[in-house]
Amino acid sequence: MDRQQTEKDDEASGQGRPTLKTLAFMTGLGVTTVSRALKDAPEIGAETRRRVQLVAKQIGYRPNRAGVRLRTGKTNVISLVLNTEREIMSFVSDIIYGVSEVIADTPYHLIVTPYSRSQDPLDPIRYLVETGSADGVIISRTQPNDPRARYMLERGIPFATHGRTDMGLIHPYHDFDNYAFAAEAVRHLAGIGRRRLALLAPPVELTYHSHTLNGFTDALSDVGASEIPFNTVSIDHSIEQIRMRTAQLMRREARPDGFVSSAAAATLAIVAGIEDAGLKLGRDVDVVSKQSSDLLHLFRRELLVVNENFRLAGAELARSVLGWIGGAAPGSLQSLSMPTEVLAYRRD
Amino acid sequence: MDRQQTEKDDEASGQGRPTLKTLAFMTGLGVTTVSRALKDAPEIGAETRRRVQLVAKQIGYRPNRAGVRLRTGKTNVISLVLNTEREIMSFVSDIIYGVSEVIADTPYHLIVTPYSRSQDPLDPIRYLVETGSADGVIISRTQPNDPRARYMLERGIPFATHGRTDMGLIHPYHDFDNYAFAAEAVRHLAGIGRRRLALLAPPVELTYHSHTLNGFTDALSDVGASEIPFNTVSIDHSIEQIRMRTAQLMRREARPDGFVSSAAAATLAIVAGIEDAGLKLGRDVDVVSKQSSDLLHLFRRELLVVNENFRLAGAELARSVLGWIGGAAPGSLQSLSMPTEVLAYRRD
DNA sequence: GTGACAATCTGTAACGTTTCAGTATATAGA
DNA sequence: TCTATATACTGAAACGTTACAGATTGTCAC
Repeated sequence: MDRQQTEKDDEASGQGRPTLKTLAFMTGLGVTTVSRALKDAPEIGAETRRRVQLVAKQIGYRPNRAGVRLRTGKTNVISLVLNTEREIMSFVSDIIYGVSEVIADTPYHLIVTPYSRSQDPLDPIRYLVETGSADGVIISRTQPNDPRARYMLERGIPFATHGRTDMGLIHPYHDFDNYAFAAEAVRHLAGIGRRRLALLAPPVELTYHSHTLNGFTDALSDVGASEIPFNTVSIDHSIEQIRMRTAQLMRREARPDGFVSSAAAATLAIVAGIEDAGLKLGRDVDVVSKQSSDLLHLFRRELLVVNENFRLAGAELARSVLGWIGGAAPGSLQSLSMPTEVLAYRRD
Repeated sequence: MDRQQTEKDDEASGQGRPTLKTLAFMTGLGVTTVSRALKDAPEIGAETRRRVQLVAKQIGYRPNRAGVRLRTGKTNVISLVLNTEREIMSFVSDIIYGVSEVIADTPYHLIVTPYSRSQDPLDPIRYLVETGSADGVIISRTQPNDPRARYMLERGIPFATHGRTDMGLIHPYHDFDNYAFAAEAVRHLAGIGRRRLALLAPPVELTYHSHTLNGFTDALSDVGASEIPFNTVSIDHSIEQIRMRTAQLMRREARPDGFVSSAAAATLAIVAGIEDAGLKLGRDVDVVSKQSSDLLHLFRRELLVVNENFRLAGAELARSVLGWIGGAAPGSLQSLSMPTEVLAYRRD
């Protein structure tokens, strides 16, 4: 091309980040054609398509996110909404990695949207929806009647919940089968002769509280064991509180000889409380606990554990949201993860 | 206004998200004026400015991020770059919350950019810089000669490192004083009569390896204690490896009577290894460990701990990056956090 | 040779914002 | 009265992308 370059061409060949204009200039095509060629539109010639895609790869073209977002409204963002105070620590890192793993070879970015104790949990969701900051949202600490899920369902924004709701509304979720966990835990404790069991449950407002509780009580009556009430604390309480309440409980006549604990950190507190009361784990009392990283058996080898894989949860949740964004039916994007067997690390 | 509305006015008063056009229509001003009024530009009348800002607040106007980003290149995004395999678990959640806390009342969003073992750590940085995906970056696992810091310094993109570099280049950082930690740990162990000390250090490639090691050896010669080499493992190794190596070490003649451990999870493994060898914590050997959440004393009450606050680190790092973006001198955005005293939970 | 049609490509406008280069109006200086 | 200057405002253009509505070919039937 020996014609004189216009200003526009000049700009297009400049050394900034390549844009569609750059590609159009290089291939001698129009911007529109280039745009369509890159997304395999049908009305572009096979030869042209290949040429454009080749050049694009060569010069490392990457669509400008702001351009796409402004024009189409598509943000290519997934938001993970987290409670800054109450979220389980290993949950945060594992779920992030799980999500990351899945969105790694997609154009999606992961943004973390935190909210604190003081705030209405709906606040961050409202913010996201009102500002159109994400194509999809992942929430945790799901409640049976969850205003956040309802809100997003009403506005038609794709989301997935970690944990189920119970509102008669259909949406993607991933959940761990806490009913099965609690039931299995009770059965295991009964199997080693424990008869008076206490449950350290999730906080009442979360859906998996009742799942856990139901699994616990159903299995209790199955095996003919009895419950020692322990509902002055939940896994949301501080380590100190749980420890104190456990010690209190263990000093009573009718103390439990078995615990089921829904969280690893809480289990540390339970054990401390047990020992505060002068009792011994594995002899006076056994504890079955969920854990998400394989550390509890180092703590006390007598501990009985069930593993919950948060990384898997993150991956599943991400898949669900992406699926919904991609047009799949929300009802087809629900998954439940089964607990492992109760693992004993005791070596006698 | 009883004149017939034009199409544009119609659109502007529509119920979509309010834009500058909406505000312009409502106030009867031009878009430009509205834009300037909102950012307190000098050539706007005081009365007009107030009126515009009032209306903006009333209807909940929020600037469209894509619009701003496309026009100005400003992303209003901070990226936290994390290694999906090697990052300390509590670090991830705490640092995220620390960062969140600081950017909460700014327009910034936090995106998490992960990379895995297999990748060059420079990959995610290159991606961010090439695609202009963030205004600022936070990296961890900092090395003395860190290619990522060098790369970003060359391109002039604001960042902060968790940990220092040693390249003679100036950039914002936040670091925990690991020299002081290790020295203090050694002194404490010496104070309770321990003489043969082993160090479980961070991986050699990270800057704080040598900080820790120097603090350790300097204090050793101060107090006249000796080092039992324990450098076949680092805190990056698996729990099993550390446990095995510790047990091995403790079965030797010249075994240590004191440990300094740079990470809480690793400490669990050390203790397990000690007990595997049939020895008792607090009697045969003492262990000083860093921890970021207050759980180690529940694990074994004999453990000696020093707390490292990752949430604070996250907040400091965020402040640093924002400061740099805001034009502050990089050299003025460096901070070092002092270790607490060694805390003993033992109650005899 | 004409019309119809498919195949392939293209220019323009728009998304919401900021910047540039103005345009009006009022005030003051001569 | 005229010009200069400051004050307060405005339209047009641009960032990079996609959607819409053409435009230009070539092929084929008749």
